[in-house]
Amino acid sequence: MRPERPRAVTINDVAALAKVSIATASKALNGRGQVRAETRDRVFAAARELSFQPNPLARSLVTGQTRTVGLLTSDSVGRFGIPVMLGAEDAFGSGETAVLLCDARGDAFREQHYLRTLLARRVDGLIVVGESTDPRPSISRDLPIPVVYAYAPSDDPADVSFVPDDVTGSGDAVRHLIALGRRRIAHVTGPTHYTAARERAEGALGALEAAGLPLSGGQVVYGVWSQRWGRHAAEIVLNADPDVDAVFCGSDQIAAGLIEAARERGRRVPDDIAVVGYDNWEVLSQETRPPLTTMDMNLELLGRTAAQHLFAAIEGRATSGVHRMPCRLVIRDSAAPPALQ
Amino acid sequence: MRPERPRAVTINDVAALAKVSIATASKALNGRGQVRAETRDRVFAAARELSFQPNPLARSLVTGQTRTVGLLTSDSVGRFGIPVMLGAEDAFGSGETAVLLCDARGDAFREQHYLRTLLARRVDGLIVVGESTDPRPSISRDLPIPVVYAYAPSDDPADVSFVPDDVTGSGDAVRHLIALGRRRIAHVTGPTHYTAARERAEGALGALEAAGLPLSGGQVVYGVWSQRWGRHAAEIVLNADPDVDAVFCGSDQIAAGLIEAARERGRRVPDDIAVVGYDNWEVLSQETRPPLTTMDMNLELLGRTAAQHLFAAIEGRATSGVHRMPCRLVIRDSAAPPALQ
DNA sequence: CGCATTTGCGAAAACCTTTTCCTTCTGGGC
DNA sequence: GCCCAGAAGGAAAAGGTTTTCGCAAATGCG
Repeated sequence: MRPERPRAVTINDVAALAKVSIATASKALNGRGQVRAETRDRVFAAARELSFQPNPLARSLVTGQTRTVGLLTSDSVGRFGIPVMLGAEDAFGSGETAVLLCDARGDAFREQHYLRTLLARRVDGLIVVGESTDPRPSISRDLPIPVVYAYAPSDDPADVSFVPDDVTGSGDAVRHLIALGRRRIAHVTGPTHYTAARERAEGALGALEAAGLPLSGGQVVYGVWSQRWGRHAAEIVLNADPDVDAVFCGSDQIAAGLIEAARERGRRVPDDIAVVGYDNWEVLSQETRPPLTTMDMNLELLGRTAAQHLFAAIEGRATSGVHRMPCRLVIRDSAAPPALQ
Repeated sequence: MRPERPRAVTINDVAALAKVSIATASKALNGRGQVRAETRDRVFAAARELSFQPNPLARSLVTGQTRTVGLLTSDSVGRFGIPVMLGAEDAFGSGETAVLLCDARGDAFREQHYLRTLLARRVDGLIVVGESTDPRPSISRDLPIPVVYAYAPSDDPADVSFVPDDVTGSGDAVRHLIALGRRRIAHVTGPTHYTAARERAEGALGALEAAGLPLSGGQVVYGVWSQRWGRHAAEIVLNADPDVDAVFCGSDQIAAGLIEAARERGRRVPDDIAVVGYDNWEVLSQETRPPLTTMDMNLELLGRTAAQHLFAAIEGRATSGVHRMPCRLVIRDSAAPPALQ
């Protein structure tokens, strides 16, 4: 048999050692009520001597606050949810709030199940992190606790969501290419049914239009989010406009494939064609030849920010609406100003 | 202000509605004690009508079990810890046990902090998942709760750890190459100071020796875990033995780089050189040209198994020692029997 | 000095459930 | 008819903390 867990030290022991009542001990330790400085010190000394740790279950039972939040991820095998999740965990972990991890794996039924158990466990709040930036169904309706959405926004505008600002990010990427002197810029990206693909195209086209430049090839080259597609798209882009001098890609995978194929067709990157990716997925962006200039969505920061807003909401200062968080261009050799090349 | 949370329905309400005492209600709901079938049904009906959910805090306070385990990851930004973590979460989530996520980010001090808060929260057990297969310091000493280690084993043999069986896995990889008729097999891998690199080399050399074959190039080519190194290693391997007909790589990243460089030097994969990787990191292994035959460590299963053993330990059936979990060869075109090519 | 106010502290309730007795009741055996 | 066993259910304690309320002492004010 497992050895009996030693009886934990309770506030009773502390009170006895400090020769006060448990009420006074509690007040002293929590800085509440009226308690003389000398008494308070005695209580603290006793608590330290016994290395007292208040039982959070008992505390929660009476206060109704568990200092626990649920982290509900819809599909965390994907690589975008993870950093968001970790950022959120970091924000909570530095406080005294613990994180209950639930991975629904994209299954709405499982999500409901987790939601119920989280509510049964009386979590103080909920953070829902999605796998893509497509809006997802709200779960906040009739919930007695606050919820924030990260990466994938809620479809209910009354909720509060944090998503990367892909439109501005893509605009910045294209403006960077323009600033480098490129004038024939193409855009290769993923499937149209992804919000991310549409918004990135929107940002790219907006920046081109503002600069009075046409899109090389005349239209956005939609496809899938894979390296293989990037290789194939290289042909399309080069055939459509042999003089193309830059490609903005909707993902690093696409960019990696495109760079590879362009090399094989004898185009030098970045001399002949500058390439900018999206995601800053370092395992790819640092391994392409040359290393990839790419847009980083600051996902950890996004997760942390979402967590902080959840805190605020738990304390009664709720916000709402979709907040777009800035992205950051990471400049490497595939599209760099001359000084850096 | 946030609306007051509606007073939750308690077992008192259920008991009142069923016209029994709370003791009887509790016994009926938990199937304990002597309760007439008719009474039990009445209690259940009342509970369902009020949609009663027992307060887990109150329950834990009296039973001493929180139905909660801590998941302590040392560095989950890495890609190996994640699947293990998800596998564990899955195993717990399907029961009634919740998972408290703590990411220590490789910081021993932070790990100690999390350990303290988890103990303060009275978790029933702990699962420690590491980032590499190198042994890590045990934290089980003097802990009142069971601990299992996943991916990174504990350095204390009295603990229980679950790690991939890299020696056998690598042996299988090389035996697969031998079965394909390859006779000049090289091995390129990561840094010697990684247990993973050493064990994989050990398994590969053992399989070669058993088959009476020499190692192409005469020695294991140690380096780093990157695609760039894989490209560089291709030169080394081809220079050392221009007739090399297979390379077993210690990671998919190395394999991806090696395939790329071999292509550029005019070697056909798999006709001239068969390549086997390790990890089955699908974003790479499916995108190489040709797709990569590689060893999958079944990390989710590993995490699930570790979680199940933690359950057993919580119930008093503890085990110990390092358990090596089997790996599984995923055959794709880079090293396939003729029928599949 | 007398009264009102503040300060310091303790008793007890409250949070919600499980579990340990204890009582009552039912039926069977003699 | 009596006794006993077992079944059914209830009262109350236990688990550890916070918080309310009340009491007594100390202090301030006139």
